[in-house]
Amino acid sequence: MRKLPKRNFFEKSTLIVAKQLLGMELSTRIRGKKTSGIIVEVEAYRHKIDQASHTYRGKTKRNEVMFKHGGHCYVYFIYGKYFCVNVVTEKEGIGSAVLIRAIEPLNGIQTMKRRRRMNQAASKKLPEKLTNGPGKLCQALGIDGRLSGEDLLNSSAIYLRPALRLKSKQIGRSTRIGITKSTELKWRFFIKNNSWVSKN
DNA sequence: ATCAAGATTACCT
DNA sequence: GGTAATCTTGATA
Repeated sequence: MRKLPKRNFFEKSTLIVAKQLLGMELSTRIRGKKTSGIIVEVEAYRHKIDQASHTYRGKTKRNEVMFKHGGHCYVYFIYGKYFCVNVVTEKEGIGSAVLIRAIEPLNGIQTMKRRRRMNQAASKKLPEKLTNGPGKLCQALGIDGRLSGEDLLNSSAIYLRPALRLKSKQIGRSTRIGITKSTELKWRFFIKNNSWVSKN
């Protein structure tokens, strides 16, 4: 049973979508292996005023997926080693997205551990290391550049469904992590007191 | 053509 | 808490 959100869920304001993605289950099915987790930390990246957004200087070959309409999946490669996954927001042509920064593992945990090359000892000592960062969760879920451009509303490889119902009191807000421009914008949202969040 | 920076992570002290 | 690793991209010439 999958009850996917509708297109209009993603075509709303990016900050609204960012908050509403918290508590949803993100799933992948890669080479027959199903894995999933609850989204516990996100960041919004928006067109025009946001100098940290990949779309700040307009459309390029790399960021063209961010200009599709809301609900698409934008995956990029960073620091020569890692992938990061985003959910595109707003109407077609706008160029905004929400970065998924951390998930709490739900299904396919053994598969995730294998992909992350975590042994039993490591996963017992620090289980959060499995998915408490944008590059880590992509590795655990088997996400790479081939998934960029997928439509989350119509893909058998990557999709979302509502899972947790959160109250606004449970949501924390801060500046974004790892950027050097537009650092004053408080566009990072996370579930308070959740140990899988990358950083407090 | 060249080059610096990057929405990160793992490993070290 | 500091930093090397690693390579693609986009800006500039």
